[in-house]
Amino acid sequence: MHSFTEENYLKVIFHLYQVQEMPVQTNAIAGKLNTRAASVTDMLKKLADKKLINYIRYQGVTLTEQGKLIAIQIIRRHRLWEVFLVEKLNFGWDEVHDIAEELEHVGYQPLIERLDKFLNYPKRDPHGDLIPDSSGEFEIAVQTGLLELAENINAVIIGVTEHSSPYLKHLEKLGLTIGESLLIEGITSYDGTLELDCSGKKISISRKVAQHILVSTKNQ
Amino acid sequence: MHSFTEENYLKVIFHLYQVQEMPVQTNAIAGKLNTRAASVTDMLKKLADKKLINYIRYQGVTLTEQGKLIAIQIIRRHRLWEVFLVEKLNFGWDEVHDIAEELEHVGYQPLIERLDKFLNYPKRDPHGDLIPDSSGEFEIAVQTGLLELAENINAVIIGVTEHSSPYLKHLEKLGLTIGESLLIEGITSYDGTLELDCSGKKISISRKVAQHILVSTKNQ
DNA sequence: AATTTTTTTTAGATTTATCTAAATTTAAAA
DNA sequence: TTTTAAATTTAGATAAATCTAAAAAAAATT
Repeated sequence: MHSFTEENYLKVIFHLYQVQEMPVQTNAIAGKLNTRAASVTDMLKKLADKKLINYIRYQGVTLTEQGKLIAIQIIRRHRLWEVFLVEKLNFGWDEVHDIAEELEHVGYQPLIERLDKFLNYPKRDPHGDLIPDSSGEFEIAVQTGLLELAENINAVIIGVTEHSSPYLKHLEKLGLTIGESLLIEGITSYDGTLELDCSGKKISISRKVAQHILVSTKNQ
Repeated sequence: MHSFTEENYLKVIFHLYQVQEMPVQTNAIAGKLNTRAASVTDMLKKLADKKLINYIRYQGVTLTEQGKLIAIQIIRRHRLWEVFLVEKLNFGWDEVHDIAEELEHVGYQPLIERLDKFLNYPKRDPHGDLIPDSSGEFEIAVQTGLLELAENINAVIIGVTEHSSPYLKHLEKLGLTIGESLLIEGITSYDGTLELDCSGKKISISRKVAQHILVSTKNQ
């Protein structure tokens, strides 16, 4: 089908586009893939030949419909495997990213469909990310960044946008895991530190930590 | 660690050595890997440099202790994933080989140990092959080829040595699956066809089919 | 608008795993 | 034991993905 490497490029382009909503730049891709801009250019030409991306020299890239579909399938696989690793094999949410990064490239459609069924069609992965369905559709997420949440409004943590192990371990130590209820009691004017009430416990977190927490003010 | 390709070479060398108990020949490896003898020679040099095989030009190869350990780990992964696919995801025993062939290369030790635990430390895979433990030890198998079984001796099917989907589907249609009891009632002198009694049902099978069935006369 | 900086691309090499075709070695047959 | 056949290896090429260094284009700054 498509090589391991091609799949990774598509996935990264998808993620970067999600964040920026602008054509994705060569350097950004190189950064994410720990490779050099020159290597990225080579691969972009190849992906463009295969009509998986829209590529104009010096103008950055976007995914074609076909490219987007492939990227979403890989994201689906990644997230389903993460659910498996946490729920069935009892890994911590900070341990599963790298393993899923490998498992996501095992490409055999029925495997993923059966895994999905086995896991009882989960809606989100252990970090709160939405799992697209088999046709590539995402549910619409009603979510807010914690930094955008107004003071004294009840909310529930539904996800994180940073998956590194140190970050996730830190959150866990603070008791800030998915499903927890919280409320911003105040924001320190000097450095913006957030004073939270998390299920009765008082916690202070820096803006850097808060930046990657997603909350919902509905469905509590 | 080791490349996908290197792992496949080691695995194939292990399997071929099991059958022949003699240094494995270049052509045999090429045949199993659908590649050319020249390519195999190239890779053998590389594996020899890494001290994973004992290689003397024109004399075939054997695995070193280190090479054997790696091969067995891959076989362990393969067989555990097969158990997962059949028992948890409800695939048929004829469907799992190729999927496991990919999953076996996801190399992260704790993943396999936890999978093993999740599956409740299975002893054999869905084809009856023994699963080595985490230190690479195989249980001693008390098994006989069906063609070596004497007439009128009760036996139980414990494995097959051929994993192709058409073969396994054929066995399934005949009702010859793992755990089934059988007895050779007679052997046709003309072409060696075996007349079996399998749990009361009378079945005739060719020597070609019988050749890949393993039975045990103990533990019934 | 001209200059500097940043970003991206090209040109040319390198590495890994493969191949074909020819040469070599070993094994089998006459 | 010579000859023939089979198996294996070498030599030289190719394709995928990467790299460095230099050139080119775009963006930012003066």
